[in-house]
Amino acid sequence: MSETFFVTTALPYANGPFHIGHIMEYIQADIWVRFERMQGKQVHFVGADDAHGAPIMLKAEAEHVSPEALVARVAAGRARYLDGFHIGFDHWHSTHSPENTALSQDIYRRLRAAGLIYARPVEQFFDPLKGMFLADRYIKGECPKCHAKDQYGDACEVCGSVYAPTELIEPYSALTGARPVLKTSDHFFFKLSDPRCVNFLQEWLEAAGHVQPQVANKAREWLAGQGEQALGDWDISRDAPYFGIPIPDAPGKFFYVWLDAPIGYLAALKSYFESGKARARGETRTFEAFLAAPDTRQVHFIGKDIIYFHTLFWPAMLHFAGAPFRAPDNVHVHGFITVSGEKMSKSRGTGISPLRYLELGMNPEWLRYYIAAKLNANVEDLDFNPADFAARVNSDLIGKYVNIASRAANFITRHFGGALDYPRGTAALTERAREVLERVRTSYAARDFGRAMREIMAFADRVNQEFDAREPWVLAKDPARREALQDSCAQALYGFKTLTCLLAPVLPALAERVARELFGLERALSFADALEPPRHINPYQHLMTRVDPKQLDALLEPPAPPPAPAAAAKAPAEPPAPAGPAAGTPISIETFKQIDLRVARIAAAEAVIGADKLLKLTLDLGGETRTVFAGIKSAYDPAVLVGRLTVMVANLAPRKMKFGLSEGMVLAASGADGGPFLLSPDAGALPGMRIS
RNA sequence: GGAAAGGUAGCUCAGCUGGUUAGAGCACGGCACUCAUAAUGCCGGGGUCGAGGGUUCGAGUCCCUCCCUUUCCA
Repeated sequence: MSETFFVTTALPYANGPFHIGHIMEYIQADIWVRFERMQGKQVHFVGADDAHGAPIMLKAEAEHVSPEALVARVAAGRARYLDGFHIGFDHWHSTHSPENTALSQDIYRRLRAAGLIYARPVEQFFDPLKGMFLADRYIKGECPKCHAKDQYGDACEVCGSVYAPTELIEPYSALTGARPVLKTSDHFFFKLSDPRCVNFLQEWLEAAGHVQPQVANKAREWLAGQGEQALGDWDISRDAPYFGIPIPDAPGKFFYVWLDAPIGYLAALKSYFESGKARARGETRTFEAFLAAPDTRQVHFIGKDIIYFHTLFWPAMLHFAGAPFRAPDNVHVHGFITVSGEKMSKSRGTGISPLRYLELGMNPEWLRYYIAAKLNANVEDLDFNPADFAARVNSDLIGKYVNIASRAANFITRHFGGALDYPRGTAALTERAREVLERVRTSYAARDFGRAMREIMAFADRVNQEFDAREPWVLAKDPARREALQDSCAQALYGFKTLTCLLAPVLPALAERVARELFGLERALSFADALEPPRHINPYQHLMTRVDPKQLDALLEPPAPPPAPAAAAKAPAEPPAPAGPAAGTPISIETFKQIDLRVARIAAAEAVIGADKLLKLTLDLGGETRTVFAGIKSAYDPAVLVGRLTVMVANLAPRKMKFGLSEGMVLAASGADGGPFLLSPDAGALPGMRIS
């Protein structure tokens, strides 16, 4: 009867920070999780970094760090985003973990015992210099169709034709430039084409509620494929060197990252249980018992790009691995987010940076609301349109919703000391609130958040209309009509309380403030509160400001080119004449060592109001944060600095300035020919590293 | 090439199994009000519902063809 949910979002690849697409998915899932909790459901919401695979291994190598260190660095940055957008994962884990190793190997052994794993030799390109097999994307060459140069091994970006890497003319390794040689190696396969799998998946897709109808259609199409399109078995192994999980009884073989990535959902859940956090939430069962329980609902939120993995391999793997594993109860697919109609692209620099959004001081709940307003239950893309964003947020949240409290509360505080009364009774009001609540709940449950927001705003319109019709500002001037004044304001505030409950999954921080500051409730709101007329309010405090067009402009400015590599590449080849005076008095190495120079990442930068030359920098020293005022405003736009690495004097005595305490200094060159020019370490340096 | 989703007012989107003059919000114009540092209410202009055929008493809604956009084809 009482369902318990286990909810995940797709695991982000741990080779870089979150982009707006991740954040959209997390906001979607988080809203749904909060909604279920508000109606009393127990929900365990976990996420993890997808840490394995060749791209991470190679990136780490290029940066001269271990893959573990690379992944740890990326993971360390996650919390800022998640906290910043009020995304309330109960636990965040990693696929590079003992739990995931154990679970992946266990599931593999079970599938092997079920007769669904086999090995067969695969001939593949091999980089003789690097000593590793090359995935298609690491092989380049001339397109066999249109003869465009430097095309990837799977498809031509010029003519769009698809081919095998072996068809490329003059192939070369994208890693070393070497000519790859064909080499054979045994690979392990998951037998997806087995009739047991196909039959099971057809049933699973058929059952109501597992996936959206469009997704089921797509998956069925794959399942039913014939000839060229026939369902193939899945190559789940990779040869060393590979950053991944070793395959049992197969030295030198590792699981393909896509095998252990979804198992990471379970690993995160297991770690959550074993850390005691689940128990702290009132979940007393073991991980295995919980997973196998019939009242557990396993729900995955994913993007449409990974339907294949989540509607075919993943349910089949789980089902045939057997108890406690079970195919997911629901895989919910969303579309992509575009920005002003443009597809997001990291390489072209389009899209908006979530971190920048936060650093500009933009309200995370604006974005949560905007995304909620534009999401429905279908697999449709969603467009972030700046003008629409500002209009939507300003008129809905501020003009309609917040304004109700603002216009009604002052009368109550001024004339009635905060006391609310309902001389006309509350039955009709409560009945009306109940109707809206039911409609909104239905929409939330169906994940049609856009519909929910429209229903909520229609209710806000009604509250404003009624308030207007009773003209409390006129009533306030007539002492004989105090009762009518109190009634009209109380009604509006009751409506505001209902609205706050309905919006709480989307605007958790604001709802919490309203509950505590305005209504004096020292607990989280539930939907029952939506039907409970308030009896007293505290003086109204400012709740939300309008979107600042300047912030929006700054958010949409094209990001600065990556500073460190560009600077390195442009370094003049010939030694330039010294730009400054001759070197000064010699000092000893001991004297130099007294200066603690560190690599610092500029986490935030802003102009200092009232100072012509200064920028206020927030520097990340790999765990420690410093505030430094730097005289570089003439040469740098603060927005451009955010994220780049530089060098700071970490042990400079703090100095109190007019604008605050400066805890160090950043290093920059300047001379007769210009400046200042901020220093940058080469790629690979990490915040906090000592410079000597 | 095959397939999916979409193409409804300037913008963002609703329109369930076909049924009266096609809706909302924003933007725009007018009026009212002034409690709301964070406004609202009322009225209004604006759409050949991608194009063309067809089914039907009746189609944005069903069928066919075509055009455009996006995506998927491991």
